[in-house]
Amino acid sequence: MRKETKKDEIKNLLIKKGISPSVQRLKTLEYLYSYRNHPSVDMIYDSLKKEIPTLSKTTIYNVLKRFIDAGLVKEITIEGNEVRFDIFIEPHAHFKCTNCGNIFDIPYENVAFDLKEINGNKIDKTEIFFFGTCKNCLKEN
Amino acid sequence: MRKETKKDEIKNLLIKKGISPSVQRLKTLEYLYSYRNHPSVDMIYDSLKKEIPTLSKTTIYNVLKRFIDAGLVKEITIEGNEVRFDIFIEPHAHFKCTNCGNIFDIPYENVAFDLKEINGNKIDKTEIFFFGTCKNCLKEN
DNA sequence: GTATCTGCAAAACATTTGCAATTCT
DNA sequence: AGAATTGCAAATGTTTTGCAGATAC
Repeated sequence: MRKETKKDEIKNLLIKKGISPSVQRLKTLEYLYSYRNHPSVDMIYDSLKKEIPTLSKTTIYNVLKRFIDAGLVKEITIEGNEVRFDIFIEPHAHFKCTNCGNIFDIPYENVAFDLKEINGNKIDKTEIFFFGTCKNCLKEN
Repeated sequence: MRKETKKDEIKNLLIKKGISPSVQRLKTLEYLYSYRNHPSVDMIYDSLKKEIPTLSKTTIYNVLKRFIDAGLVKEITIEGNEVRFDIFIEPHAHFKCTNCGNIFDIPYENVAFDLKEINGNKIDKTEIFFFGTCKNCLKEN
C-alpha cells in the first residue's frame, strides 16, 4: 500500500465530508492548505485561473460556501470590505501587519483567552485581531 | 453663563477638531452619541433622512470619513460586508448577539487584555469580538 | 468671492442569482 | 438519463469618484 500523498489526503477529506472532489474543489482546498494566507476570493481566483483557464469566480464563491457549510473553512472579516477565508483548524487569533499586509495565525495559548461568559452574556465564539508591525518588518528597520 | 447643552458639547467638539459644524455633521455625531448602536451607513442615513429630506448617502460617507480622519469615529468590521461605525472612546471589545443582532460594548478591564507584543510582533491595536447570546435574550428562554 | 461642503449621477467593486451548458455516474 | 456542478450574464448592494450647484465665512 503506497504512501498517501498530500493530494490524496485532501481528496479523502472532501469525500469524508460528502463533497465530491471536482478539480475546482480540490485545487481550492489545496490552495488553502498550502498557502495558509487567509486569501480573498480574488487571490484564490487569480492563482487557480492559471491552472484552470475556464475557471469562473462564481465557482470560487460556490466552492467556498460549500466548504463553509461543511465546516472545512471559516470566513473571517478583518478589515473594511475584504472577506477572507481560513482553513478550519483549532481556534486561533490573527495578526495583521499594517506594513506588509500579511496575516499571521496566533495560537490561543499565547493570548491566554478562553471566556465562556462575560457580563452575563453567553459567548459562543471569540474573534481576536491584532494589528501592528510583524517580526519580519521590524527587522528591516 | 448658561449651562452647556449636549448639542453645544457636540458642536464644540467638532470646532475643536477643526471641523466646521454643518447640520449634516452635527446630526451625524449626535446620532452616534445618542444611539451608541454601532450603526451602518444606512442606519444613520435612514434616521437622518427624516429630519433632513435632501440628505444624500454620499454625504454620510463624506462626514464619516472626515470623522475617522479626525479620530472622532472608528470603523469596525464585525461580520461579512457590514461596515459599522463607533464613536471613539476608550478602547473596548464588542459583543454581538447572534439572536437579536445588537452589538454591545465590553470594557477592556473585564477581559483583562492589554498586550503590546506577541511572538515578536509589535501590537498597535487589538480588536476583540465576542459572538453569542446576550443577557436579555437568555432571559427570554 | 473664494473655500468648503453637499448631493446627484455614474463608476467601481464585491457578491448573489438565474439559468443553460457541461460533466459525472 | 438524471443529478450535481460549472460558469456566463445579469442583478444587487455597497462604497467611491467626478463634478456642478449651494452654502458659509
